[in-house]
Amino acid sequence: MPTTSHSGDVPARSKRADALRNQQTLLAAAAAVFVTSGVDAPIREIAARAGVGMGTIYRHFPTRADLVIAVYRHQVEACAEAGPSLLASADSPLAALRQWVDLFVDFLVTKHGLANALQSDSSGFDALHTYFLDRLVPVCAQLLDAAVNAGEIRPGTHAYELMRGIGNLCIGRDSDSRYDPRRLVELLLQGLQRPQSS
Amino acid sequence: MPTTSHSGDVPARSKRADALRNQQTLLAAAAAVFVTSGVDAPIREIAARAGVGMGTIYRHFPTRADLVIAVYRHQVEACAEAGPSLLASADSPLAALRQWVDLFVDFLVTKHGLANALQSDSSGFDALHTYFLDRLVPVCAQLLDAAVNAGEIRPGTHAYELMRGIGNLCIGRDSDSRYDPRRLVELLLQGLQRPQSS
DNA sequence: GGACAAGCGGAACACTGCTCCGTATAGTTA
DNA sequence: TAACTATACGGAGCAGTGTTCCGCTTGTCC
Repeated sequence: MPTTSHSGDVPARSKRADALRNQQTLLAAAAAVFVTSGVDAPIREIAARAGVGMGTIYRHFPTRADLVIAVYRHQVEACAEAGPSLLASADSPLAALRQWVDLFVDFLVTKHGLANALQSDSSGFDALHTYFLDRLVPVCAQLLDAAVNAGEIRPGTHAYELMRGIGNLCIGRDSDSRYDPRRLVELLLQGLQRPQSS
Repeated sequence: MPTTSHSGDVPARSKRADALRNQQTLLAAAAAVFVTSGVDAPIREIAARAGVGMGTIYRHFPTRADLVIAVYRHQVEACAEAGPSLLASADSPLAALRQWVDLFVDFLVTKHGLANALQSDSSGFDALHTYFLDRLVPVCAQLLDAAVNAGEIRPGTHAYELMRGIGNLCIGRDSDSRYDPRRLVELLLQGLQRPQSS
């Protein structure tokens, strides 16, 4: 199995030195631009910021999703790893799930437009969608299962659906004081809890 | 107060006959195109379908949101009017709320991309956002209040937030069998119910 | 140093939103 | 009916963006 190396992080060997340098430059530039202009920023803007041509971007990151993934990989990884450790440290599986979801929401709402991109049907964000889900759904599923087994929440909810729902709730203008994604996510979690002695 | 007439429905008088005809033609064409290509369909496509120039579209509907509003006005109106009548006919305020939300979700999921447009921060969808909210939030608020007063749900949730949350949950590729917006909306409503004798 | 593959840059093309203005015509008046 | 004018129409054209492609540059290896 040829460990495809996923075009990010510690880069594959046997590339030319300038290519490696450019890849890092691009990641830094993209990260900076994403902060100010969101993940939908024009490719030209990122290229200009990095001082490279557009061809260079497309060579390193064939789709925008590839670039986004590379930029945020560390954080996604951290979120994924937090799952099991929260499960071990928290008071209960439900508490762990709650904290984990909080982490996930944090991540989404601080990255301008990321939640949008995660759900957008058209455009080439499929890879992003896939990556996020592949990496985080199993983690979420583990937390969910644990909470179900502990009898804290009702069974029947799939991690995939829950995560997409949470992602969706985090979409929107982040400067609208009347809309706080966290409150709704909390409502969703409340709904998940099995009706106490109904 | 000069009843701005909102560029839809029974059109304002004192326009040329051909203009009126074109307006109707455009509405029909847009409705048809929205079904197949979603509310993000290229303006050119709608113009071609209607057999008019692009200038004509922009004259009648200065922004895309105006066009969308005009096309769906009847249905939004129907949804708004359903609120009070459900409240009168349903078994309980909560039941009424539930049915109304169902109606709302129906509307959103059958209009390809509408839910997306409703939340999109950029682009000129502001008018759409405003129109929907102005028209439907009061209705939702009435249902919500009634349910709170009946002691069926906990107080503290704002209609605006709830509606945006529901709208958000309805975003997404409508052909993903693993994601059913209705299930999540139901979860949200569950979360709304006051904890039974906790 | 020289050869050549790897990499680079950005012009060019495609697609879209939106504007602007010359042309056509509905409705009016004589 | 014929002329006239306000109204409306059409679509060329501009601007912004994604994406490709190819001639030129440069790192690497001998």
